[in-house]
Amino acid sequence: MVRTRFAPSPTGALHIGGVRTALFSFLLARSLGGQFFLRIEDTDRARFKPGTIQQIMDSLRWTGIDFDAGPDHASLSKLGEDFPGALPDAANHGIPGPFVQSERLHLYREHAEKLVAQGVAYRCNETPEELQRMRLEAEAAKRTFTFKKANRLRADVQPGDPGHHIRLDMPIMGQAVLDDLVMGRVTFEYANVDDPVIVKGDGSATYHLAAMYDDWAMGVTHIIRSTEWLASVPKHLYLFHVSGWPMPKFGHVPNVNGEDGKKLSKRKGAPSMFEFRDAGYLPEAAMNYLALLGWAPGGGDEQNVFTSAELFAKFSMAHVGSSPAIFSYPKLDWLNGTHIRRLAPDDLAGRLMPFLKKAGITVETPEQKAMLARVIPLVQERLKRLTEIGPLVDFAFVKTIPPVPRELLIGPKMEQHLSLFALKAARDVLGTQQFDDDAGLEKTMRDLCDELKLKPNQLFTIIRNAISGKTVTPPLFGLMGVIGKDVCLARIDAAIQTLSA
RNA sequence: GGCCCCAUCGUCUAGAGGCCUAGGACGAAGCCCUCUCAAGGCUUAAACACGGGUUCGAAUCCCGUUGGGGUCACCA
Repeated sequence: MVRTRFAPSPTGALHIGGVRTALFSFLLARSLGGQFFLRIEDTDRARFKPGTIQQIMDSLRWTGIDFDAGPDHASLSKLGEDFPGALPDAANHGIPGPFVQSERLHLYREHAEKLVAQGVAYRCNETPEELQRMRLEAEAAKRTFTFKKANRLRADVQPGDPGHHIRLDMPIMGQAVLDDLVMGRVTFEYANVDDPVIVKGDGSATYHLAAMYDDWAMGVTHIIRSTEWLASVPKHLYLFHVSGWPMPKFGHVPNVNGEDGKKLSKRKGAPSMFEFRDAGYLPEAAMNYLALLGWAPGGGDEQNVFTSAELFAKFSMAHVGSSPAIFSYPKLDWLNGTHIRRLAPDDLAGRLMPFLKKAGITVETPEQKAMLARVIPLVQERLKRLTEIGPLVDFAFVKTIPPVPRELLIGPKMEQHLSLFALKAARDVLGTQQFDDDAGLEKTMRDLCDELKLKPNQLFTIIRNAISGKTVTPPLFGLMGVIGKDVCLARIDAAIQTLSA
């Protein structure tokens, strides 16, 4: 059974690069019918930022990445980080937890001692200052500094010595070879790999030990992570080797860079997933876009628009590219539009609610809800982002609109008096019309055009502007039906007033 | 700087020696449709970083150059 994971450290909100790494890991599991889980890497207590575990879980789930296991209420309570939407206790689907590393410190410690006993790890007590001095000396001598066992300043460190740390005793020659799922074959010389610290002076484990231990203990079959880890591969490979653990597969996915070609970072304003949500993007579009950032179906398949189910069916690590990608909005916007168009109208209505509210449009009464339902089909194909809904429909939800300026009421290539004449004629005809038939409305207005020797564009522009106060709206006659006869005529009357003045 | 990785249109990519006068998508430009805006349809411009090899033949393999990225913590 395939088992993958995403293992962020709770030091800040997840940004798009992290979410994409999680997505690939998730899609790999889903595509192979395996399991995917979330693990929190909080071995460094100093960098812990309260609230970020919830942020991580929420943004993953918003994107459509759900996990078979992860921190549950019990784990989160211990950290004082519990929240209502967390995983139910013990909902781990057979994956051994707990999924928060601070609860597992004793396991790492135990394993490190075993490695020391085995003679493949050793104790040492160089101080940070001493280490720093050694580096500086090496640099001055134009040597690269590589800490090996032979470099210890004191070789007689005892188990009980306070504050000592433990390093893994890496080979001094030979090479480590990894056949990476994404990068292909990667080779490292052991000679220039440091002996990594696996247990710190305070007794806690470093990433190298904790993450690998957990990946083994939790039965991870494919370690999918970002390329920033590629350089530590020899350490990890060797740790697996000396521990006697079965070797998992590794896949290092490239970074996502910003428009400037540099790695995305929070400092440079890399957006969190919540910002995408708030900017009116659909999770469907976000997942689709992220998947395309570095992955393509390949094999002559040129599909661009994917549902999550299609992604589950088609995703494969074999088609994840090895070069970094640049994040850019235009294609995301396009995908968002296409996914909006694929939504069922009442689904779209639901998703629009927070954005309508933000735009100051209240949709609470049955009448208002009915209005929204009628307006949706008119706007669905012209929405790129949910945030655009406000100006498109606000005038339909209010009784009166601000006075429309005179310039807007003069038709293209027309004079004021002609426009006024046309408006009055339209008002007369509309006064006798039923407003419940869009096609009928349009027909009579087109007839009026013929009669007045005006182009539809000329007459319709005047009416549109008079009724909406805007030059860009959804289709006119559908809108008039939605707004209703009384309100339409009142607005036309007001426009006639303006033009007559 | 050492080590490692990467390199196809502006962007995301297809391409695993002949199917490539390099395909698709976004974006751009133009046309059509059209009551505005969209959506849709059609068309155009746009790339194998450079230099050497290997081969009958290279975007695809090798070497070098250049450019970019990652990493060099008792952080992850």
